[in-house]
Amino acid sequence: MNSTLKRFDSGVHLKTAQEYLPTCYWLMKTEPDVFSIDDLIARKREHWDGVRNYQARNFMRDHMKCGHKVLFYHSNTEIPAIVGTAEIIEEAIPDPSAWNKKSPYYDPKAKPENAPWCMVTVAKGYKFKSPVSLAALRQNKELEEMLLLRKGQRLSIQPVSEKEFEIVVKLGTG
DNA sequence: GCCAACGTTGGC
DNA sequence: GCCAACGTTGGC
Repeated sequence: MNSTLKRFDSGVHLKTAQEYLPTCYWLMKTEPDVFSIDDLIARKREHWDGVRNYQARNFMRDHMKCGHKVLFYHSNTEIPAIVGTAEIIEEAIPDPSAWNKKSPYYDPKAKPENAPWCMVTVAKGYKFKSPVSLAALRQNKELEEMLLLRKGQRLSIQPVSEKEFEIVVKLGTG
């Protein structure tokens, strides 16, 4: 268990990321300047490469299965928001960008015969009619416990509960 | 194993 | 651009 997550357990019981498991629902962060929901829709499918955080990697490697649903989040942008959904269509395989010296995600310790990082394949991009902004998420009483909304939470891949997933979809499509 | 220094994430 | 809150690295 990642001890840093325990720090969020102040007062009210808040679930740690691990305690959400097993889940069929996820939230995946991406910077829209790098890869957006429109890019996913245009390309149909995409390898989710470049993840370089162990906990996020472990979620992909050990828990993401075909058919799992994804909330697609735009970070580091003018209005951070969940902008749509997607689906996992291929489970984790080695991430070759790790040993590609020209890749921004190059990891000098990685070799093809010892691949430390992995990637899943995401497809079925669907764009919400109205993006659900971070501010809107924070205002929703039913989403109080979402990992995304916790102070200091930076995980780029997070488990989401079924209820949270459905509430967000309703907000985005409603 | 401790912890200071450093690099990164990501909201604002 | 600022900076809080992380995660990682590496000396000791």
